[in-house]
Amino acid sequence: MRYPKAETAEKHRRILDAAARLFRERGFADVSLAEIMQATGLTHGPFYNHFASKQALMSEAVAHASAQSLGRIECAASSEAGKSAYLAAYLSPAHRDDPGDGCVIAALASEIGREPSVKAAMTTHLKALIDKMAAHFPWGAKRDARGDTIRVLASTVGALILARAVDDEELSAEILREVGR
Amino acid sequence: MRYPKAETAEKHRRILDAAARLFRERGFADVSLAEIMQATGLTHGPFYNHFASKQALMSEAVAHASAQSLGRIECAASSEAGKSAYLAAYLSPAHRDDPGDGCVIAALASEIGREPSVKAAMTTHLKALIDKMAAHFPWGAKRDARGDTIRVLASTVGALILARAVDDEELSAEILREVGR
DNA sequence: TGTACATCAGTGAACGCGCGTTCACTGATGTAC
DNA sequence: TGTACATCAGTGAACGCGCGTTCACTGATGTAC
Repeated sequence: MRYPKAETAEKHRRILDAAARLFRERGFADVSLAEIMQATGLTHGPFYNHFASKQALMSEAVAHASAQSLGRIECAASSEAGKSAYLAAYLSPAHRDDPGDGCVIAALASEIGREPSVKAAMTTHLKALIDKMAAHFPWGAKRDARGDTIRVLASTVGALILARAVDDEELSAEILREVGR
Repeated sequence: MRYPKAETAEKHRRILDAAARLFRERGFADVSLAEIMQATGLTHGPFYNHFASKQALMSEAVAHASAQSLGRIECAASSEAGKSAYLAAYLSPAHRDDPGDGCVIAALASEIGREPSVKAAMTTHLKALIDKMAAHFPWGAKRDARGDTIRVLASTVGALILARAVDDEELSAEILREVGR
């Protein structure tokens, strides 16, 4: 049957929300379209009224998660204290234990090998993230804000991935602590 | 038919070799058992004469790749120059473009979420890697070899993952270069 | 304003397909005598 | 040393199963008159 336009747009957004969360929690391959649609309260059929394919949803979900992450930087105070708080939150056990609402790079970076559209979305996100972090936070004498940003990004993304890959709580906490130092 | 024991052990090793390479290249989910068996020159049936399940192969393949990586550190010179050469090789475009023969953490860390045996194998590997790197290479005044090792590991693993996630060669090379500095 | 009809998102069963896994069978090897 | 037989890794067809995707159908909404 036919539905009001506002309701359709709302459902579109709900699919993206669910996909961005589930993909980050469990990876692209382990999440089925049926599961995503179920999370929005629909059956799996009408998925194709909203997206061309699972691959298309994957890249749109990355862009969706990207927008959330960039917004969070925007909200952080543009000061040394703001930067510290942002990094402390990034390296917190809370972030480690809630990938569904966290960094899309740490959650999905190693799984985007051969899907060109997903890789493109991730590249766009990383570029925007570097630019925004370099411009928004204070970086020493500003002599190499971009280089410093890239080094901090690599460290923190790596630390989060290592902390999540480990089944030893003590080691996991040690990694977050040492890299945050 | 029955085969000589040496041949059976050789085939077991070949399955592990192929699995360790293919899993690192394309991830656990995207590589089928049939493909792995084909890479060893066998049909897919006899897989279960060698391994209990795909999951069992996954954790054994991680351990297999781990042994290769640890051996490589063993071979590196135990000096500042040896450490530099090891890190330069880790952050090289050659390593980035050949995940099948490279770091198992960078290749598979974000995909081992809910498989306990695989997570355990990865944890064992990471612990051994930290211990070996901290002990084998010189670390400044030796005041915090373990902490320095963890920071370097997080940086380099993160850099490799970011460099692989990006479809822009210039940005990818910049990440490897800046983190290697 | 009221009526008739076209629209189109949602329904839910069905489709191929490839996957992990199983199994009856084969036949050279290793062992018993 | 020679023969008879048990072993067991490999063969390849088959199995369920869940997946992404399709489609004929439904029926409230929006539009035309």
